Amino acid sequence: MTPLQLYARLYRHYGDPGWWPADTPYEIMVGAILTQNTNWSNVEKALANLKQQLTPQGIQALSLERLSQLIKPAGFFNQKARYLKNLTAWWAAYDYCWETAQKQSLEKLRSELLALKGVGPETADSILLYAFNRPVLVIDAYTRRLLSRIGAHPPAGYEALRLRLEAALPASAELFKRWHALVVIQSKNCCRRQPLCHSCPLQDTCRTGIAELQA
DNA sequence: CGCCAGGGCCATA
DNA sequence: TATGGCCATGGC
Repeated sequence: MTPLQLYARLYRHYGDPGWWPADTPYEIMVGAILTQNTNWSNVEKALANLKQQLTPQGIQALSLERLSQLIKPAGFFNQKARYLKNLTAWWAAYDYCWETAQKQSLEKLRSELLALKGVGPETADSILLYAFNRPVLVIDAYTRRLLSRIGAHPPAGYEALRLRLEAALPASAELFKRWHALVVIQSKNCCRRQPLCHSCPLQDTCRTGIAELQA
């Protein structure tokens, strides 16, 4: 059982989840901040409140106080309001232009995003993958939990796991998007703490495991 | 009523 | 490097 076979099995069972729900790259960036340790349904409420000003210019025009009021349903609103300002200020350096950002290297974009207060590894990689269509794998708590549960012994540390998994999968942004989405869907739909339940598509992998996360 | 969600920052050792 | 406290709402 390799990571690719795991992906194939999840894909066969759940299909293409069609992430990430958003109309523009900027909305994806905003959603990536708002969803930090927060249920997506709460994020949707916050996004709905922002609807009239869900553009970089619209967000920058809001006071910090007003912005935090609007995103209140997403929780951690005082922090996230500042984070959104930081991210939007960074985006301004690209003139809010997707094509301009596409001229920049993946490594440069990633280091710039990670330098922002409020953008950690998972948020940065979500933005790179879903907003900028770059082939970076998003590692979240679900991924580590799922791999541990099926006996794959994921390495400690975000980067170590990301590089190992990326090396074991075809370097495709579309596949990476589906991988992350499928891991989340699987984790939500299947038993949380038990090894695996009967209807789970990974029901037998407790025994086989993923051989050291190799391709 | 308690638990937790598609994290990240910061202080501490 | 690795914990622990903190941020906060809403659904179940």
